[in-house]
Amino acid sequence: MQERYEAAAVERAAQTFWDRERVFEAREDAGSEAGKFYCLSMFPYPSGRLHMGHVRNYTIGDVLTRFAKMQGKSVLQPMGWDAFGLPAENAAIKNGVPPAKWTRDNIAYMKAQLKSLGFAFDWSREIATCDPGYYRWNQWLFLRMLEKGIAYRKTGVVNWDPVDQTVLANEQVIDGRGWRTGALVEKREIPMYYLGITRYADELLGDLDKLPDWPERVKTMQANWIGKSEGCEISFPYSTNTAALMGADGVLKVFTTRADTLFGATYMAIAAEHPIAAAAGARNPALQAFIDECRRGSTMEADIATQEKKGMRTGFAVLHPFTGKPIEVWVANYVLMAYGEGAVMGVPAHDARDFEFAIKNKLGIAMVVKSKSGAYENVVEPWTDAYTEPGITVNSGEFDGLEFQPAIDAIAAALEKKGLGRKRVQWRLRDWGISRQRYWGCPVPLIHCAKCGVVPVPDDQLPVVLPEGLVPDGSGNPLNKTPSFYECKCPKCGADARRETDTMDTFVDSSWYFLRFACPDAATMVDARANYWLPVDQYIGGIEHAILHLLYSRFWTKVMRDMKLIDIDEPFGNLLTQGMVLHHIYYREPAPGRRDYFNPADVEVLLDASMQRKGAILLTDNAPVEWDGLGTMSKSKNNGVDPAALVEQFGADTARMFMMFTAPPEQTLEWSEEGVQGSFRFIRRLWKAVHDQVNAPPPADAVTTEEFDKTKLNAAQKEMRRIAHSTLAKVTDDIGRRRSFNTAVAAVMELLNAISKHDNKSLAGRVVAHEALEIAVMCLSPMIPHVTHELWRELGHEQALALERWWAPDADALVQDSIEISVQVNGKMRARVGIAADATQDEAVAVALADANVQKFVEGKPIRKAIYVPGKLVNIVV
RNA sequence: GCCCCGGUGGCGGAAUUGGUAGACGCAACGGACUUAAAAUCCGUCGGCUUUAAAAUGCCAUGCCGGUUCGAUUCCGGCCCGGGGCACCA
Repeated sequence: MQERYEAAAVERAAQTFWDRERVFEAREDAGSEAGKFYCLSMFPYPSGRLHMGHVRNYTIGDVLTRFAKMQGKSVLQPMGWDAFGLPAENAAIKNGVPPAKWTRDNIAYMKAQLKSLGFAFDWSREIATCDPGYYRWNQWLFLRMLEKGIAYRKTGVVNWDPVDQTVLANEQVIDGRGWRTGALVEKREIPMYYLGITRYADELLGDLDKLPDWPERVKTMQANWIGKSEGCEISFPYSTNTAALMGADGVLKVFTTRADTLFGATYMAIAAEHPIAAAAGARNPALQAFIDECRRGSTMEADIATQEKKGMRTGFAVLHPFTGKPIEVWVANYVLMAYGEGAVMGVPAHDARDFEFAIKNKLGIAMVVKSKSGAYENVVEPWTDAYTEPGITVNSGEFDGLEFQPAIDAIAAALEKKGLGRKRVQWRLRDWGISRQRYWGCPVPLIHCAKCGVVPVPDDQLPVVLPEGLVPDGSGNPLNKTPSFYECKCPKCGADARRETDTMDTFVDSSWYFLRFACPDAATMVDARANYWLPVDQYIGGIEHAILHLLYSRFWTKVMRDMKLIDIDEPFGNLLTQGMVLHHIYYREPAPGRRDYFNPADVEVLLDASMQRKGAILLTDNAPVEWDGLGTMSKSKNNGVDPAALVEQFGADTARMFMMFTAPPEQTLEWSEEGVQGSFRFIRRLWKAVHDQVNAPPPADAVTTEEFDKTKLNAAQKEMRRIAHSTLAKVTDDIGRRRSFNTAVAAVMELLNAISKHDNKSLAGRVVAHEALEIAVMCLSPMIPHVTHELWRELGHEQALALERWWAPDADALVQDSIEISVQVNGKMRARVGIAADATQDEAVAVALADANVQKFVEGKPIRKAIYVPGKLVNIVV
């Protein structure tokens, strides 16, 4: 065996073997006793190069996949490309290369990078969402949704860049201007296609309880996003003059969770888009100007939240449902058309927003809830704050003196009797608008005919193929300038018609790719293999997808279930959200407002006497640089580490080892050059340990292998076996159940430390060491598969390690005759004593009391109680 | 404002069901080997007290309190850091 560890050669050989033997091609093996294991890492956007976040993500998945395979499971770990999206168009605008070419070149490069890291992907199932064979099923299912009314067309409000003639996502609007053009963004109402995710709101919320292996954090985020509110819908009849204009039997509907404050309503507030606002604006130019101003504002919710509250009278009024008193209707910029009824009752005394609005506009404030302690019972003007806690109703006519919930119940019942209201649930979740005025995406399969209207493309004409040679120039969607794409015949009447040029949100592509991986060559959208592999047993990805992607996928799955295409309710069983990869950020400010960032590899950190960071210098000129803390690796902060360079310098195994050992998978991981070195050093030590074992001179004693009897080991050899097998037990549990890879690696490090101290000059010692090394190599194989592949062979195995069955610990090796336990006196540690493993409480206590140091603390005091935790400790209470 | 997560040596982290706090690694320091360096190997490594050296003892898991024979772990109240949602009526 070669003495030197050479990563490149070892890794090439192992990867060649896995490829040639098709070790990781998935097979639907319904008879497999251990069952199936579908391990999925979120597929990447092909941006150009892999970054460390990818490496971390895919290493976690790979460890679990390789482990499951060795447990005898039928394993599927696929990989593909989330290949549609904006960066390809931006690259096209910059470089003049069609997005298709740019994307496919990136895929080729990144695939080679993934292969160099030795991930056990089944490449025969590779998918790119920009392939017509994939996205035709987006189109097919969209048409099915359209038939069922789950997909529909509606005119909605969007951010519109008037220069680029395109819709912008909220993230692309910076200070009210288009990020590329700098033009003032308009709110525009254009027709869009929506998917009715709100129909599934109840189930999407309720089924979160069926996901015990999802992080609580993610479930809470989804629940908040879905946002269930139980409240009342209340109708305020129009006053006489309003009815004259708006219709005789009209009412203004509001939604409220605080029906108990109904008698405190002193004004009504409606959104700028509300029909009453339109009617009022038509009669009042000043009001119309205000409405226009509101509508022009940002659609970003965070901006809306910090906006100053503004409003104007409409001149209309409505009547209180119980008192019949007229209440003025205002247009207010803080009311959202899309939530509830687009109108609220203003109760300044008991709502902070209404309070601010009322003070500003000098509206009345009527207290109708007092605190139980009476603190607010006798409020005297001037008002300083709203009282928003639940309390007891006052000044509310027949409903006085009721607590929060009874008050709501009584008022809702009375309203229902009058036909002016009812209890109902309101959701925060909105339907999912999927239209994008973009080129590089899946075409919406519809045709606009002057006679027939919007006509679906017939199934036998799918897919509607996106032309791949176009180069966007930044001004609008190039499909609109491509007659060969948009000119078509109406499928219904045969007349000249125009093809829809909008494409679908790329989140559609990723909402079902996990199903297609089960049957990438199916002639239908999915086939029976989907029901074999799904649900995904382990899904791994970044927390940034906690809401959108994971919610859309859950929705899409339920839609496909209702269409009887699949059997499952939920797509992902266990979810692991891996932490980000961070590195130090260094910069200089050569001029105010300008920052030059320096890569941490070129910076040396200076420490003071107590090891605290006191500064840093740039290695090239020895002059100081500023430290800006830790941040995610990014180009703009110049703090990235290139995976390709890392693999070249140290090998894939070192990169994987560092990722797995340095931090638990869910936490952020701080990059450290020294840590990488440490991982490399450990692999080299492991290599040397196996080398020394395999190349050692023959044992000193005369016993042959045949005569060796493992029941006749000396104490040190027994202890070596115990350590080896308990390490195996711990690693099995750490990977399989706890997903605690860092402690699994640490346990093997301890094992290797023990092996290096172990005396292997005798045959028995040699055999025990050999077995311990086999265990160390097997335990590390999911994390560092290349080097362990080679070492397993060197340890004398013909079968490749990836094809071996994971060992079960030898129960005999774990048995101990005597154990060490801790002795406490009054809960304080006083001694460690050895006792027989099967000692009774009395025996254990007797041994404990015999200890001199224990005696010192017990001496002369009566023993009140003795507690014995078998195998762990004795606590003597005096 | 609401919700969630976290706070342990110089650093990353460990302690799995309430039972030895600091595993394992990094950095640092001392030593061996070497002409030298790198690499490697051996040793020390939370603070304080005592000591020739040790043993022993005391303190210590953000702060304050509680439950318990025993609390990093459970409960209550605070402080700090990070994240999510946010005129959601």
